[in-house]
Amino acid sequence: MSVANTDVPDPVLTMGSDCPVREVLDRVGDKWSVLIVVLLGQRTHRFSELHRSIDGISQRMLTLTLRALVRDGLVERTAHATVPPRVEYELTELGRTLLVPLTALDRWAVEHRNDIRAARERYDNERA
Amino acid sequence: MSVANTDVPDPVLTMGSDCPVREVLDRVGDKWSVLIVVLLGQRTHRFSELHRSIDGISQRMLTLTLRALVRDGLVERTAHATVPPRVEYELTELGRTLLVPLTALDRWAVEHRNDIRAARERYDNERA
DNA sequence: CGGAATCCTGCGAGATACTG
DNA sequence: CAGTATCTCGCAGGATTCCG
Repeated sequence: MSVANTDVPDPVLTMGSDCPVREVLDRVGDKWSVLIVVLLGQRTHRFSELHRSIDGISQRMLTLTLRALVRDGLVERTAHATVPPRVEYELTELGRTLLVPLTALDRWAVEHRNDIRAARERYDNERA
Repeated sequence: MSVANTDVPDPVLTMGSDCPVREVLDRVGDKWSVLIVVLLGQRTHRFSELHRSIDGISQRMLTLTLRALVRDGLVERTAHATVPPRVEYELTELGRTLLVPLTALDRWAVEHRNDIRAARERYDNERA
């Protein structure tokens, strides 16, 4: 996707055919990635721990999401050659830096969730 | 979706069955919302302007995305009763506040996009 | 335990046509 | 111009089964 020329200088965000924000959101904007990053931000987890901790995720999606995070260098996977196998996931340094803007977004969410709820209710009631 | 009790105090983000970050991302993490918010952050746009500016969006998705943003109180819709009709969209105050954490995320994206690209290439090459 | 491989389905979203 | 209304299809993602 790309944004056509609006011939107005961009005050804040970098736009264009390669929009960085969208690039991040394409990676992390899915249903589970943020949740996993946040959990791993607390401590290292093993696969089954994540599976139990994240209510509603399928084994398949956990595997796929983790693999994508590892691929992007946000998460490190360590497989211990024991029996039974033990695989641990932890944030990389890069992953930890992502926690910062994610926290900013979280703060915004906490601060304004009521505004959104209110606006939504207002909207729904108006055309009820 | 919810996160089960991990009995570890959360250092940064608010988790639990109602995870605020995820709540935001569920709204704004889709393919077009951020793009629209950013464009409207620059100036007011009319429907057709957005349609032309956002390369690849269908009329339908533009309508639906705008409606969701309006519903959440992030965007205000003003329909001028002229002929031909003229509908203008602009960020609300709430919408403008969202621009801030979005900018933080953008900065992270710009700063680390190369790290991600590199990690991705490394990963792909390793198992080529 | 931590996956991989398959099968199957819903619904997200594109294309097209019509309207106030 | 700024939308609705259908119809249709792809594929994201769930359920299930098998493997090292």
